[in-house]
Amino acid sequence: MPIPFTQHPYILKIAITIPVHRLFDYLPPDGFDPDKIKPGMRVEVPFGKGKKIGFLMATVKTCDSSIKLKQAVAILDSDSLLSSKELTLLTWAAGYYHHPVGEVVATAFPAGLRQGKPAALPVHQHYHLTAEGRTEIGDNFKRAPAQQVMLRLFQESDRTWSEAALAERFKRYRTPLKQLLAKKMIQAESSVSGFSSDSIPAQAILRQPALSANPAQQQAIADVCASLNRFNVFVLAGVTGSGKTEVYLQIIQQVLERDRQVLILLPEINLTPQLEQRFKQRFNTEIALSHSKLSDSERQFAWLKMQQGRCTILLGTRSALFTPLSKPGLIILDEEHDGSFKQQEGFRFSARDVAIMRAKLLEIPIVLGSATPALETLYNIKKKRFRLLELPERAGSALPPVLHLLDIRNKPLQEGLAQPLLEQMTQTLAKGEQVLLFLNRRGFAPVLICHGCGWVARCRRCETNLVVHSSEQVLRCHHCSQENALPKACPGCQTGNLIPLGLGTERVEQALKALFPENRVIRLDRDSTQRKGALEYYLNEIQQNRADIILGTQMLAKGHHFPNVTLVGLIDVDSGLFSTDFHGPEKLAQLIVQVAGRAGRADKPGTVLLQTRRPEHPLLTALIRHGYWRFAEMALLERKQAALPPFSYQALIRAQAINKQAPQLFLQAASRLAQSLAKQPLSILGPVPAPMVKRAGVFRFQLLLQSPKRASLHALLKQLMPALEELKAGKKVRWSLDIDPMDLS
DNA sequence: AGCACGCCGACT
DNA sequence: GTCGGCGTGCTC
Repeated sequence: MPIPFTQHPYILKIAITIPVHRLFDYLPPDGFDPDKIKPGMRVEVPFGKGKKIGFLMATVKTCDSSIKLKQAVAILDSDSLLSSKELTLLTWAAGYYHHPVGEVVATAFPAGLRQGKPAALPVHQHYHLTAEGRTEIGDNFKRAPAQQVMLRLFQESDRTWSEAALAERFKRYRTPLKQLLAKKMIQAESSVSGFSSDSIPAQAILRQPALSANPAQQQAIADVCASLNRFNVFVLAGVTGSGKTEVYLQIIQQVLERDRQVLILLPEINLTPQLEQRFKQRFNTEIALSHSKLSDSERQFAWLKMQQGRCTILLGTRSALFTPLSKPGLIILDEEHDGSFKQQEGFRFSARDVAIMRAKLLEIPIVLGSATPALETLYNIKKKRFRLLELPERAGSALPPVLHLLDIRNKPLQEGLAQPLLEQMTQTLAKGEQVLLFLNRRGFAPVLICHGCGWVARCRRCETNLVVHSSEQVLRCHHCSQENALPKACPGCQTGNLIPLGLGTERVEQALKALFPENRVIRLDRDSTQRKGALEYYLNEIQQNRADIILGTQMLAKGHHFPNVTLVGLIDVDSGLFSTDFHGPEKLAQLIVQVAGRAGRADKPGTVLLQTRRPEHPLLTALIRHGYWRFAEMALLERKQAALPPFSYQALIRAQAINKQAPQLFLQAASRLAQSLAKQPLSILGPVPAPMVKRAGVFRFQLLLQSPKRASLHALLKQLMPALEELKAGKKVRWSLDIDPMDLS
């Protein structure tokens, strides 16, 4: 029953997980001391027809709305799950990304807690004998042999048994256990998993002594540790093999010595195991993990342990960013430049940017690691907002790889491979060393064309060609799930021969097997590693030197160490040179450097060959002759001249619908609105079709808003968003706003 | 997001 | 005459 608010002094401001920007007001439930209701608790509330779990953001004394408020049903937590700083961060993020608060706050919670499950760590039950059980002879168990055996185990071992330990001994332990408990032969005691928070861990922090750091590493460690109790953004710039991880480890050590927690974010799940391994070897403490391959309960477990301070290190991906920390001390975000840190749907946040804001609010340092920092990071270093820590040397005696452009114009190619590359491969293989080839296109061939009539296999739902996959004998669309059997004859003219056009990893793999019959080829792409454990298996095979040629896509570029690889070939670098997105050159350069970084570890210098038809391209020559940093300077200058980010700020409105006109009509209306609301210079580009206009049967258009001032862009968006929600044309499309868009496609 | 209300086509 | 299509609007 609604109650006039005047009878209650407190009003609860609650975030509900629905796509609405405002908070909802409720009266406190009966029987709750208003002083014990704190922001950061979960609240069950009546909402519309049913009930929902909401998140208490604030309590206020007055209410500006005159409507009669409903009363909350129950407070679900006895303590706040999120601190006030964590709530501030979420509120800030909702504002900055112009995304509904309820949905933003929901991303901070694991699924179980969102649904209102109790925020308690699993309790481990241990069982031990009672006095009665100790003296029981067993006469009462004639018809219960299972109980008798279990009781005897307790009597003979005379110790406590956990359920897990009992499960190992008995196929069906539950029933006899229950019976013995009922007969009061044994009793249970419970303990919460994880470290006890009130006892300072007695063990040493280190399990293994730190490695000796070289001068650059020492400097980096000292610089970060000199500001452990205040906000600072450090950029740890080191090429692959420069010993970044050791720097992280030694900084973390000092944070742990101060009894503070560390949050470490990585771009990809694949990278967590190897880092976890290093951490486990070094530190005498549990490492909490959080990424999407874990089950909900595993993630909730990690979340609660960090929230309660029972664990000190959290290793996770983007989604782990909002995990509450009871005693935060440091944030590390590795491979800072990586695009995976930007969420690409729903709440489109940049984990890097939000992590920086989080560190600022918490007054702790954040370390961004990368061998190839993003251009905006470089810009922030120049502006003295971030501090650069360089690790110029390769740790140990490893030499940096040498990059060469291989001009393939007018050169005969064997399935994309030029003679000089093949020769180098032969030499490398002869020495018993490994070759790594990179081609960012999976499948056999990207196009299937009819030699008779020119028919091309197109996707029916997208504006794209179907890709030939030879091993499965299918044509597949890489943008929707569409899949057809590989036709035997041309569907256009019923005759002619169908020719696969262009190169994919499958095709190159076939060619390599024919060209190097003595050598073992391993192909690493999304298709070959789909089976669970396949990637790990192949990586191990490579590690054990049971592969000679490794051929793969993107996934090769990230993190994995291939110590015996001394030759890297990038088969087709040109397709990356002509990107429609202004981030293209930056992404390509990062990719080249990352792939090149797989070569020449240990004491064997590596060679990198880039096959190109544009050997004079300024991007490539700058990168090859002067390295990433000089390239980045150039690219940044180009951005400045074109007034592109980071010299301006962007927001992209995307709209899509089955009807081709609807998105354009909506965006035209949006454009007019933006025009009329803008008080400061604002450039509006579009509406333009997205690079792939039709995808999975849906037409996609976009409108780009760009301003030289971040504040004025956001001031405009604050007015524009509610106006867009009013637009009738917006009801006929699915639209979304992307702040600081990463790919304009 | 859900869920109800509401106004127009093919069915017992 | 109704059952149900999904367009529109609201949720403290």
